[in-house]
Amino acid sequence: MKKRNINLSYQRLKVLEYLIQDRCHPTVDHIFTHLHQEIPTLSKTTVYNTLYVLAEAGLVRVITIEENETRYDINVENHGHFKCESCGTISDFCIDMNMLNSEELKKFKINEKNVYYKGICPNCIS
Amino acid sequence: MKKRNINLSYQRLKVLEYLIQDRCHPTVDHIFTHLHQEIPTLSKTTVYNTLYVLAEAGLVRVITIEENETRYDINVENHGHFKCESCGTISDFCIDMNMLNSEELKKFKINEKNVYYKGICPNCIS
DNA sequence: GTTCCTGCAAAAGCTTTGCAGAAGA
DNA sequence: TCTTCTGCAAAGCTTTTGCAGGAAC
Repeated sequence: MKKRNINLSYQRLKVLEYLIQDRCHPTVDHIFTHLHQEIPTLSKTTVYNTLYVLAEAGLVRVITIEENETRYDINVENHGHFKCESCGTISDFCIDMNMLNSEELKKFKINEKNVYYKGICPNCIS
Repeated sequence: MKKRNINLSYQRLKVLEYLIQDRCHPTVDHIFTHLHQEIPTLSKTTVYNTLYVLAEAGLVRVITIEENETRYDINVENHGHFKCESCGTISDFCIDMNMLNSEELKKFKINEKNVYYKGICPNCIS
């Protein structure tokens, strides 16, 4: 599959599968809790390790919106994140990152752009 | 001074002063380490408490760029942050947040917009 | 046989909580 | 006096590290 540069163990495959299926921007704990049902021997260490390897390889993106709540996203395309302050759900939205260029940053080398909003999602408003 | 809705103790005043003087987006540890020299009895708990109160009152903004590294900013105007991956410095830059409106978010209530870039700053390039 | 991966346990680091004493009104 | 703030100690969480056993090639 995506054996571009990393070995694909059973555990790593399962983590990848979970990220692809449930595009819910899960935390380490989400992933662990879910996969632990299928793989009772799975340890959190392995989940951390896998996510680290995947992030290094550029296959997942690390999202830091709230402190103590690192999340992971299989979608590495440029897009924004909206976090509902009521239900905690994180949704994606398209955004043109190219518009976000500031004169002040001419001399800066930009490697990564992140945009996130907070507020209330339609489900929680109604 | 800014006694709009919170009591202003000596410790709280000092924290505010530090935030205003050194616009360096400090962490709790930065603030504590610096103020501890002047106020040897100061505890981190008080710094946490103060920052919580100030954030609640809207006087400071919480910046979460890296996990395990919450920073605080006295500038609550809309602006972006650039973090240098080499030296760790965080600098501000102006950005027009109004341009950042997506059709998809019509039904969302947006309370807060955050933009941060990562890369290398001019000092570290040269 | 060598290398890499897994998973348990322990450690580390930041933040929160509980509570008694101090400060302020 | 009553309320609020401070600061020490302990607890809570997430993440990292060390290390022995296991899997894969």
